[in-house]
Amino acid sequence: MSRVLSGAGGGKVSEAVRRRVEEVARRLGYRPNLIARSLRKGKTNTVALLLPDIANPWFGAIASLVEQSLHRHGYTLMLANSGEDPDREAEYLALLPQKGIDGLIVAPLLRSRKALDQLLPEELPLVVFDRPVPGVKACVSTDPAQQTGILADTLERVGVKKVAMVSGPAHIVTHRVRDELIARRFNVIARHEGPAQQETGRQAFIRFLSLRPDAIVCTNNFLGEGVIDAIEKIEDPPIIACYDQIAMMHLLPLPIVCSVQDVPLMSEKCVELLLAQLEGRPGPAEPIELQARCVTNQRFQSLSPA
Amino acid sequence: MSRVLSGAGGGKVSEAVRRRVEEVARRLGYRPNLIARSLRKGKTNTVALLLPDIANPWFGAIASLVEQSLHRHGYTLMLANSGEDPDREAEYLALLPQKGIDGLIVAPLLRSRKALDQLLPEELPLVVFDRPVPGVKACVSTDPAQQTGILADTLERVGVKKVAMVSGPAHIVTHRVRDELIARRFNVIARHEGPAQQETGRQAFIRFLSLRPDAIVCTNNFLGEGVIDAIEKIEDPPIIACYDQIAMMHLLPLPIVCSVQDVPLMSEKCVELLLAQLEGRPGPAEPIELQARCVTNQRFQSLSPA
DNA sequence: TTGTATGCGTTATCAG
DNA sequence: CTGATAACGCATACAA
Repeated sequence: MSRVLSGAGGGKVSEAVRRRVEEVARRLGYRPNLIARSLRKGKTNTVALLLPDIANPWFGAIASLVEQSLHRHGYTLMLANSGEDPDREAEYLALLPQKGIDGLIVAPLLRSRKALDQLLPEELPLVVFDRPVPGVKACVSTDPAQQTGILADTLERVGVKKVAMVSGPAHIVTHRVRDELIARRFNVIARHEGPAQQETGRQAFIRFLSLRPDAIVCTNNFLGEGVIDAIEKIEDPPIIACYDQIAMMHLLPLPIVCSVQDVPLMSEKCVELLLAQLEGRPGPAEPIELQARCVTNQRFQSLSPA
Repeated sequence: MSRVLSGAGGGKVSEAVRRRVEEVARRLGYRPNLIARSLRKGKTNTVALLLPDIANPWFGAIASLVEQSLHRHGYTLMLANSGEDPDREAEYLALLPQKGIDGLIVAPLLRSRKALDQLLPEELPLVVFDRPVPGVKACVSTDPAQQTGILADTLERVGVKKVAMVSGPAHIVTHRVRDELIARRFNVIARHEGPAQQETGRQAFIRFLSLRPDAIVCTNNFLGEGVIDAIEKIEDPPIIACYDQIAMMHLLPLPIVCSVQDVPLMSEKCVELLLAQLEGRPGPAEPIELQARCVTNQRFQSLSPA
């Protein structure tokens, strides 16, 4: 019975019986109970992806690509969203393994390996991305120095000296590091910090109105969109610099420069690293750091070099 | 033992034993196996949300809101993504219930109630949204006539006669209906159909270059962004009309009008309808239809009325 | 090759 | 109030 339906008879089942069983199964509309199977086999063929904000299109793109890739490998994706809330994240970190997952991919809010180990079962295959955690080897992120370096170089080339910063929460590594690295290269005349969402960008721009910075630097695309959305008059607009892509930037009537990460590659590496652990293969000895590339729009390109 | 840990002793457990059990549980790092619990209780406290495209920010926003709402009600969200692929959708429709979910919220590709019933267990609490399926009562969508009506009215008011259409796949109700309703109000001089993604919008605009329509109407925001992204020169730009919000539309140097749906309300209603079924309450007798509202940018507002 | 019995970790039930 | 035991649906080891 089980032998034929689960396919795993080891070839040790006669054609006659197989047909009879299959026929009856179909007639009765039999559906294997995968949760019973999981209990028995200790495997769920499900992988969880825990994101800080699924409303952010950047994470949406990651989710889409990871799902496709896992699906090709026979795994179902279980997507969870913490909304950048440490409590919800902790809850999911503890809950997801209990619900039965074979592995976890996460862009964590948590800062330490210890915190992760406390919540997660010791042996759970784990991949961290976007936000490296010290001590976690299975990790994919973008080289922060290179990422910010090309952005700062591009800004310097057109004579930017004074910048205003719009930053996501400092307790999130990516935002904090970007903020710090920019501060080393430019004179930061103003700074606005808040949730990494459009609304924060809007508020920041209003605060910066009278300051006339050479450029406004945002630690992610969502903040950048908020800033741009708040701009009303466009005479002598500031330069907008941000991380990751801004939609329709070519047509926007202000100079924009973005340091964009390689989303498809990052997604692919995440899945690769997780599958390696799931199949018992050895992962890489060190975290993977990808390269970013700089993109500018026409308005930016027509700026006169300093 | 179980009595204390599962909390469900019915108050029939002494303080002394409770403490002793809790102490030992903590010492051993005990974690309840929720998949065993699900098997026994026949309940998972998990709800699946099956989306056609999680990379589309509109669905991302829905996902985020639905997750928050379900979380407040003690359910975990399991998000799945079909990528607008009928086969993947069918697979998930069959798979998710087997994996153990208490209910399902879906924006389906499928067109018929029969097709759904074939894949889904009969008794599974189900909510359909965005894309109504005939015969499914638990359904939340936006009134198509009203939605398109306000868009067409706004366009007519500025003298639009000839439009070019950029449409998502015709087998998806929302795209087909929007396309048809627009065609009844305007002279459609060109039409480009393809996957509801930015790339399709870009290709469409290139095809429309020489036609000089009064407006380009897109059946969703993603297509609209693609069209705008493809526009290079902005002398005498066409009007862009689309469904749902386009980011930073106020600053874009061309007239834009959007008929936007109420995403928060739609998410809330989805959860409401599902919870009603989960708790055995009677749902509404008829599908719910929400109202859309029209938004224009400054460039559109400065157009002279016809 | 096929039938049968046991256990996966819980919870519910039934004695004690 | 508490301890033991069966059953959830499946896969596997073992017996036939």
